[in-house]
Amino acid sequence: MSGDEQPSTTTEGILKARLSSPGLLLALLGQSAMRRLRAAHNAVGLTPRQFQLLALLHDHGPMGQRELGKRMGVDPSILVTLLNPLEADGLLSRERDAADRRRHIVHLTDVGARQLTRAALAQQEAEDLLFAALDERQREDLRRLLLALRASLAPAFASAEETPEC
Amino acid sequence: MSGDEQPSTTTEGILKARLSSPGLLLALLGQSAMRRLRAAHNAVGLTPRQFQLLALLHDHGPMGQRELGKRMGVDPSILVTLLNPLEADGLLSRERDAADRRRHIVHLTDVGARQLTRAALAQQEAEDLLFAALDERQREDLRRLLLALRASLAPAFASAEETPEC
DNA sequence: TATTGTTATACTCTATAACTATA
DNA sequence: TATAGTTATAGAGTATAACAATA
Repeated sequence: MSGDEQPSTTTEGILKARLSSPGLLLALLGQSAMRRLRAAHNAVGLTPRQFQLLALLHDHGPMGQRELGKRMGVDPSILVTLLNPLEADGLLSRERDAADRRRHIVHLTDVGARQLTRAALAQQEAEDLLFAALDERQREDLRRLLLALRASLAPAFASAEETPEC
Repeated sequence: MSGDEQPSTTTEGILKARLSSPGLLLALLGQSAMRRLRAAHNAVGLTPRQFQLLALLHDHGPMGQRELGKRMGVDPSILVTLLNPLEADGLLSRERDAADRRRHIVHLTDVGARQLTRAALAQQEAEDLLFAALDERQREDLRRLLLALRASLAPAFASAEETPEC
């Protein structure tokens, strides 16, 4: 309440929380996690985004690129750069929608499904190392909190009936 | 234990957890968080990494670039690209160590401290929006879990007595 | 005119290796 | 020879805008 060496409690509180605020921790540790997952996915010829893409196709079935982009929260232009090599490798196929010839319906192939399983196993190993210091209870708590966060952020990506997975 | 439509429980468990595993959630939501924090920091002329850098100097006092890089978990070569514009803007100063003329000791200036406070406020606003759906208890739980994770990952960056902040 | 998908360009962040100056 | 810092180059990921084909 006085003195020139005594900052206000409010400002000091913010200053003290800078490096350990949940937002900055999430951003920086997320970067670290992404690096590890990328190494795991790269080992089987995928990127994390391509893994997410294949997993969405597996969980929700074939869909158009617009919907795929919305569920992933990425621009359609980025989607193309993810899809092209996957199609070239036969992990998925793009087929014109007979009802609306503008649309390309993306299908997961059997080869793609098998590759997805390999990548999932590699990812699991990477996560076990990443979260080695956290017990099962802590991992589940973290998962639940992040799921709640994702659900709350989803509307920003989706327009209406879509349900983005991130 | 039978049938061609019945995958093993283990594989199926991994497959089901793909898109909602704590690791992928952390990686993808971290990317989202980084985007928002970057917008906040950019508004006051900084990047998230530069914010982290200034905050470290504020919390731990002047230090050499090697130590700074270790605490941030980045290569010294990246550090230079972060430091140069900050020094040009007068937010910090590099001074040769008289005892070891190879070392450059980095000091936070008063201007830098004030800019750090502005950035911290902008970051706080961004985080309030980002975590709007989480109550105080959930934010604190998340913060604690991420702090535990950071502490466990620290040894990967530091060599010995260093204590990286991320 | 609006929508689906594509292409082209640029920007941010990071990793790696080669370089200098000091020790 | 080893270390502190610097520079140069390349790569991954993403955002933006302009474009072609179809509705």
